Amino acid sequence: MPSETQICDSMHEAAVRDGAQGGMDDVYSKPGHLIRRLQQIAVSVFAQECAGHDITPVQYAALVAVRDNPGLDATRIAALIDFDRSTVGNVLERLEGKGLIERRANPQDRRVKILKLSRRGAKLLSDCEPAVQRAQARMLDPLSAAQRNEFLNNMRRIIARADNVPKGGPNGAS
Amino acid sequence: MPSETQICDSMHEAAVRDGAQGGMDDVYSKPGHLIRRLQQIAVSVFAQECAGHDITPVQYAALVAVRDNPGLDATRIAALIDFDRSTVGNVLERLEGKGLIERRANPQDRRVKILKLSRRGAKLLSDCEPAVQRAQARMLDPLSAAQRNEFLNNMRRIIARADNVPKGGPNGAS
DNA sequence: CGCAATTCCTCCGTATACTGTCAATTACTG
DNA sequence: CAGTAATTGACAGTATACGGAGGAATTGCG
Repeated sequence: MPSETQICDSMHEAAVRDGAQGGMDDVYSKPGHLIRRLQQIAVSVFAQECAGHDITPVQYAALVAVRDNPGLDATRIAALIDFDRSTVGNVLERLEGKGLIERRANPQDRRVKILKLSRRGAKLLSDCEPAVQRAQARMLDPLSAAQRNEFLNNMRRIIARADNVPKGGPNGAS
Repeated sequence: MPSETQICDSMHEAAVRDGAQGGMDDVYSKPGHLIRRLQQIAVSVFAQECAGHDITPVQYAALVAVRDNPGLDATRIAALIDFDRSTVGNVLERLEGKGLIERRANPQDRRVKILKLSRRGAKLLSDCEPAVQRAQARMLDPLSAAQRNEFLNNMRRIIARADNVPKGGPNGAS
């Protein structure tokens, strides 16, 4: 039974204890590695809960953004969900291919393509909402309520800083 | 000046306040979204600090794993850094292409290819170590020492659970 | 020893994810 | 109003990320 979206086997205990004659800084407990693992887990949990709906986390985010802001173009949707335009362009193309959104040219500005949720898109969103809720809850399930709150706040702190300092280091050398 | 790895513009304040007539669950503050943003920031910071070294986070992780465990094969390296075999296979191929590692057949077991760090690989690792340290520090820079510790522990808690419950939900239905 | 199960790598297919570039179009400026 | 700047979507290129198929090689079991 192959199942969907594994997560990897991970054999750290053994490996870290044994080999490791090099830097001995333990790359596996550094923020970068942990964050990557976290994202891995989040995607996996989402895929597990939403299995059968044929939807990915990014596609879901884009779909919600289109639903809540009908009439926007791809560039603005991308800014909303914090993606670059190319990625969002591909995602929207797939969503259109699946008949979940509609793209129409704008008579006022022939550069842009107006986005709108289709009937099927709306149905899919409401269909998989419980699953998404479960997924979001499960991601932080190992934490207590207090830890969960603290954790979310810390993530927001990091993200807020990144929003204000988009480029150079914290030592604002322009 | 185009610069490397932006992060996106993000225009939430305006958008969340204005459109949003739909579910009103605020997808943008859910764990999944925040974790994705965090990973985005981590990758961006790494790229900024390591610019000029022509190395990505994953390539760095693989390189360190090979350095600390010479003689392992791709499958075991993948388990070490928590990636699936296909991805690691591609990464190692690129690393070999850049002359940072060497892949040799194993006479004892002709299925496997033994991995070893090359001279250039070792040099690159020691060259970019300070940059990597800076990157790791900068990721959690917005947090106080206490918050940083709490944050890392919470990430480890989530990851530990995922390691023990690889498949089904927390309600361990095998 | 023969053969099934396993293991390892490779390739394919899909989906992110981002940079850079381009053409078409619109906005701006003198 | 002409020339330029800015914007938008599309595209190319690179690098993750993961599941699954397939072939070569090894192991284990009878």
